[in-house]
Amino acid sequence: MYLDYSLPPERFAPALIGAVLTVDGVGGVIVETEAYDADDPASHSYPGKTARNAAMFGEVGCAYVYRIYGMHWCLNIVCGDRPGGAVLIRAIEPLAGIETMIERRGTQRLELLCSGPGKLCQALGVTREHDGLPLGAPPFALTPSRVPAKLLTGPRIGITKAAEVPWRFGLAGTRFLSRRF
DNA sequence: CCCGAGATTGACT
DNA sequence: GTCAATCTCGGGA
Repeated sequence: MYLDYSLPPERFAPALIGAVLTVDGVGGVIVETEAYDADDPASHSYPGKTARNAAMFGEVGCAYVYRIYGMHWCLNIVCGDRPGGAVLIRAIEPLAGIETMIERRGTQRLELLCSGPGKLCQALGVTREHDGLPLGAPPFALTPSRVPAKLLTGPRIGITKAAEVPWRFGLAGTRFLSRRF
């Protein structure tokens, strides 16, 4: 099994569940993702290319990192067979560098370290500096899962446009989701 | 447990 | 000026 970055976001997002993502050796298993694509009113790429979303129109397999609500970062992986697609990483099960995550997050509770797009960026140390960098090279590492994951699907969270589209994906049975499905 | 409000900044109308 | 792919804390049931 390998990760095919040319898959459209709604197919790449579920394929990412179970993969192991680290930044400078800090990270864990991806347990929740959301898909956004070029024809999607909820996507940052929908209005066209701008300075902020330029990475979404660049190479697949690279990061798109943006600031949200003035204080948090969100990490996406650019993918698809045409420009403008990406998958938002929403939650991770901590595995490596847990002591570092505890320091950065200010809590010892494992289920609060990476259970949300803003939280996991804080825990893994993801910022604007990572925007546009390939996931396959340091400081990133992304390893596909060996076995197919048991998946949950549901509507995406926190958006106002196309809110009913079921493009949120999660790992069944984990306690590390941002919210229950 | 559930809900509401405040924090804080930059991109876009 | 408005508003956003969020998080945290405090209060009430």
